[in-house]
Amino acid sequence: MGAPSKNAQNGDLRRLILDTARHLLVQDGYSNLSMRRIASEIDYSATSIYLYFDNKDMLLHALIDEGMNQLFDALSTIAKQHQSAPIDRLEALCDGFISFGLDNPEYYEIMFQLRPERMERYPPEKYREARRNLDFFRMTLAEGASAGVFDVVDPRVCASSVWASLHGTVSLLLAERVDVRIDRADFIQAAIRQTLRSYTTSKTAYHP
Amino acid sequence: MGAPSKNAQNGDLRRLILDTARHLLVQDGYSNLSMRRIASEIDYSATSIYLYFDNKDMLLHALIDEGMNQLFDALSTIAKQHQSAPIDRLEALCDGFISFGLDNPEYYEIMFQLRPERMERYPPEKYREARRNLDFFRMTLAEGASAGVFDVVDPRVCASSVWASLHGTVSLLLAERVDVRIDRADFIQAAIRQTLRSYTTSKTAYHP
Amino acid sequence: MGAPSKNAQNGDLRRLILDTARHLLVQDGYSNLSMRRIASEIDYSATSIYLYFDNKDMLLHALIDEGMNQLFDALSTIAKQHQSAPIDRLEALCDGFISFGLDNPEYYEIMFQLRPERMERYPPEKYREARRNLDFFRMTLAEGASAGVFDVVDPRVCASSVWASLHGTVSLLLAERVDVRIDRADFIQAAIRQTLRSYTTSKTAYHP
Amino acid sequence: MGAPSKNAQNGDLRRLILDTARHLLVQDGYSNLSMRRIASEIDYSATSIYLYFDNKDMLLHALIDEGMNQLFDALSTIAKQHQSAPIDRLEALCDGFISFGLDNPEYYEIMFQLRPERMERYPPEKYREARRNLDFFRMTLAEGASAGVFDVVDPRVCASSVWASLHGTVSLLLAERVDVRIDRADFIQAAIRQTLRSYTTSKTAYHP
DNA sequence: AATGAATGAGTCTTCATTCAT
DNA sequence: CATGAATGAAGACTCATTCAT
Repeated sequence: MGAPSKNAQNGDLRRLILDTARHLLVQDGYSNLSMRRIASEIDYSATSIYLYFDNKDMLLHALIDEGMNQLFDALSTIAKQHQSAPIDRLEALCDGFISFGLDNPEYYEIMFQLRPERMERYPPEKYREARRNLDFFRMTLAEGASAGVFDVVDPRVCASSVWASLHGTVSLLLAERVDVRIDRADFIQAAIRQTLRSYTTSKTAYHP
Repeated sequence: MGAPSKNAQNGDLRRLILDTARHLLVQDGYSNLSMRRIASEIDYSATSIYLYFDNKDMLLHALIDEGMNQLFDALSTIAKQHQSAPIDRLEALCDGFISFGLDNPEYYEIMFQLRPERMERYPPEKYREARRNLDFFRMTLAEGASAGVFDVVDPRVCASSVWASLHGTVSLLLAERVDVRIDRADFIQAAIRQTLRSYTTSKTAYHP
Repeated sequence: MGAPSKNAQNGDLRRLILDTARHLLVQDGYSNLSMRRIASEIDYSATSIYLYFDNKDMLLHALIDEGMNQLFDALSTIAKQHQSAPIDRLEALCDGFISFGLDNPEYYEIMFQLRPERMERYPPEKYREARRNLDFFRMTLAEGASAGVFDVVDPRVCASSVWASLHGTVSLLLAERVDVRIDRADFIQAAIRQTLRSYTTSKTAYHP
Repeated sequence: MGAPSKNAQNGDLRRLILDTARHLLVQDGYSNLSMRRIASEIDYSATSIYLYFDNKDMLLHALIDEGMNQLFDALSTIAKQHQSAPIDRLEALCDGFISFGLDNPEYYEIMFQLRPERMERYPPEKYREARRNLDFFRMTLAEGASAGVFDVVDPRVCASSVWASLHGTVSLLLAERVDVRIDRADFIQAAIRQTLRSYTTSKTAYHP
């Protein structure tokens, strides 16, 4: 946590590389992330990075994995904290997803905005595994449907729809494409409310 | 001599460059789009491109402008065809936006998925002008609110929310991030329905 | 005289090109002087320049010729104005040379600071012809020697020595290599005085 | 493999680059000196140069620094060898400066004939530091003035004047601009004599 | 008299990667 | 475990020049 430090203990070089890569990613953007830059930032030779990662793609994949795990942990914690009411849980999950994206733009970029077709060496099963984050939404929707509080036919499809909304919201915010006259918090709230209202069985069921 | 593209009518080189750039953009991604590659694809020297565009950014801006205009035309036509009922018009606009994105992934990518911070030379007023596409949604929502068929407090914020949903939907589809077990048409329909249900005043108002 | 104007009459394009080239030369330096830049400055096509000059070198040579002639005119006028006293004339010539250099840095650069070996296509006889500017100094020194006011053995050699001094003075000033704590006028005066004192037969002969 | 230069001792590549750059500089001129050319001359890839120099400017600065130091050493040795008589010492310094210029045209060119405005990245303090070579002249003139053998009001200004003369002399010789009918040694001797005669208190004080 | 179209060679520089040590 | 040396390929861009019209 925090800026990468050169005081890392022996053997922590792998860790140091990952942290620095993430750091540089958010600082200079994906297309400016280079092996040599990472190396010079940590005062190691570029060659050293290859001791821990086969190539640049592998390094990125490791970052993606980390990001996926962090998101999983975040959503997992939220799910535990809102076990009772599916509606509340769904709202909290939406909020958690958006917060994660805005708080970790560097992860978000490589996790969701890199086109897999252009990440040739990233194994497809990784993406599938990564999809488990979606399950939090799917399961919550399914549970709410059973309980009669959600009007949901196919939870899998709905979960993807919710995800699309959230992803669109985060993307526009990160890309600074949202009308500057709109308050950021208002926009986020509106996005979440829009999502929830779509699925609650009665308008009165959701009064944020 | 050689490539068929070189037989294009004289003076059409500018057009050919734009089309090829668009083509390569969707094929190999933004960071792999280079002047050299465009040139070699059309069997012209890289220098020739500079006869028609001051630099790479100008070429991209021309593409963005074209895309924005095409989207504007598409939405404009739709708005005219659905002047009477705001609900129908909103649905058609949503559908039109998604269709545009899926049909023109190359335009969509540069229009909405390039981070402005990394397109330094794109004049900000362009982004502002581009925003007029959002006005179709805002005006429709405002009109529906006046007519009592939409439950909308701030049309500007809602329009952006709608846009976020649509953008997320298109993005996930283009990036092939949607669960393969979900039917594409179903997913799109679900996304639109989700959006419309959020704003219609009564559940009965929207029965697709 | 003054900045080149696009209002040049028909047929004056050659003149316009030369003026613009000179203008750009002093503004951006020799290594930034390009045919295309000249052309765009005068709103003509680059090709048009080739109607008047075989190539870039020929254009430069024309400029050098012009510069040489202007310097000749300047020194000629000075010589006429100081026909009587060789000492005064020599001083005025020195002053005139330095002034020319400082007032026309663009000419000076191509006239005296371009290495002929690197101006392959410049005919050597041009340089020889250009040397007639030196004759003003040689003749003045010879005349003063005859009159007993100059202690000069070989006027040709001395003229070159004088020229070296003046050239060094102008060069250092143009290159901004002179200690900033030294007043410009003082430096020039010192340079001229040093030159004159070397050749006057008695110290008392020169009291500026 | 191939060129003999490639057989240079390991680690000597930096040295080889500097020497080659110097060589090409005097051979083809500053504006024709490119990283590529240097590289191809020594049969290394252009990339390799960047292992030893951050960029082209840094390479040139290294050359300038070397030249300045070599000149300093030369003048320093001369000053030590002529500690007693300021007149002799001044003459020897003049001779030393000219010799350095003629013997090291490549250093001379970058040290004194590059316009600083076009060497943007050369730190100004370097120029200031470089000026210490001028101090040999200034101190000698000051010392001679104290001893009554030099007629010098402001040693700083006079030193610059002397420098201008010497610089002009070297420049004209290197540029092969001196009348071919003049013997090279005669020209140099005349230039030095002219300089010395200007400052010696009595004509009789200097009989070379 | 003037130009539009086109280009090959060249500019500096960055990159991911390999290999021997 | 770590590195220094090295490179081929590529990046955007500029240049002087030619040729057909």
